[in-house]
Amino acid sequence: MPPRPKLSREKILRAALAIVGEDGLEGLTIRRLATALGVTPMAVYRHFENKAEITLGLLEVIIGDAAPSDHQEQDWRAWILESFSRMYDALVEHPAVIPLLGTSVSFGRHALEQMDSALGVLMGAGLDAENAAHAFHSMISYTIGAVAIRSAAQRQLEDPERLIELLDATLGEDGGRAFSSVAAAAPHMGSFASRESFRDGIRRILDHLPAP
Amino acid sequence: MPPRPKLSREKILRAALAIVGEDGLEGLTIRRLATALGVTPMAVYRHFENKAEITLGLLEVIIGDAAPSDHQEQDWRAWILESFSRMYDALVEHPAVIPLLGTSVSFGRHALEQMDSALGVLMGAGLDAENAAHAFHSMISYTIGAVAIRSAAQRQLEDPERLIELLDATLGEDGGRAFSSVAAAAPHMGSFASRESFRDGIRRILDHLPAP
DNA sequence: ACCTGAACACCGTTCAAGT
DNA sequence: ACCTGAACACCGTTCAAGT
Repeated sequence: MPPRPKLSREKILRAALAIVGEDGLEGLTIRRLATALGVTPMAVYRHFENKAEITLGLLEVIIGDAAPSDHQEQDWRAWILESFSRMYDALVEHPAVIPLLGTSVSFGRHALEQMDSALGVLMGAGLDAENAAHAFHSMISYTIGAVAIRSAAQRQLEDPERLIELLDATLGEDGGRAFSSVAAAAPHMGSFASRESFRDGIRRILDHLPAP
Repeated sequence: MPPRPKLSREKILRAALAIVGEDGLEGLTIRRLATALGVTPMAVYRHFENKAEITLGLLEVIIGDAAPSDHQEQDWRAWILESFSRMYDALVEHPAVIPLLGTSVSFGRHALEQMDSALGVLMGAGLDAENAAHAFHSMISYTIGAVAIRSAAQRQLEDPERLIELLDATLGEDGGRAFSSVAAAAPHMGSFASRESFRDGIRRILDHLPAP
């Protein structure tokens, strides 16, 4: 009797997340997933209609694990900062799923919880519904963009010299000279991909909210 | 003699863009691309190493067409606003490529030109290299995030009632009540996906830059 | 009810060959 | 130099069947 614990959505998504962590989204294959689960490819279709439903499920699992609303800071600014920081951390830890954020995702339970809690905190702080919606939109846009930029540019920005090398490679020998402003700014670009810099950005948005 | 004008990177990318515009990134297939070009699949490999190189090329073509640096506003704030607005418009017009922004993209010529020009304008306005880099990072993050959110939520946000319906569908009959803050904010969320709202966001970032 | 096996209509890509 | 044709090792998904 081979140990064949029953399949479930949860178990499938966890296995999928592991595969994606190793080889990225394009490494995720129904057949490979089934093998990892010790099961036939078709067993997976008992729990998901198709592959797209699985990849969307990944986002939900990641947000759920991040628990961006599950904490208790008294100060509402601190609460918001913590909430978006958790979102940021979760996405940075699973860079492979970032492209999914640009997809026509429908809101899942966990994403909605985060949204509802954050809006509730903002409105509790005295913002009206419109300003709360606006603030949330600014911060979630910034979070997603920061994480996308970080993932897109990670290798280049880690080391300013690599960026210059890349310019030369892309543009020919005098790339560094032709793009003089980029060259001048390059030494400073790495730090903006950091977590602390992200948190500063959220703080800045909070500081410039319309007075409650 | 069938009209077989010679293949080129440019011609291949244009055809790929058309396919992606119709059926999205997953509709893009070397075989389909070749058929559209009246050519055998293998002919494409004379110009691109593999499919990934083609999809990355799409971003470059789109940014190139948007020409985000090709304008002459005297006021530097107006110049920056126009530049990021063009970026925004281009991405909104080609939502299918937005997921690529979260990919480990290397900088192409056109993306670098945009970056160099914007940094040059910011530094010309009196910002030092560090503050210019910071400002650019904020604005490009916001642009990408805004566009991703817009693309992810488009259908839901267009119509507040649809969002409530969706809540009910996702969460059971009393979804709208359980997520009361989302329900309260829903009527205001649609407008934040608009171009004007995006431009307001850029203006707000510009207004809060460290004084030059 | 849950899983399997075989099959279908596709993929990206390699290789040897044509002109 | 540039393109073709056939083949390889895969895909996601359907269908009919097993237990």
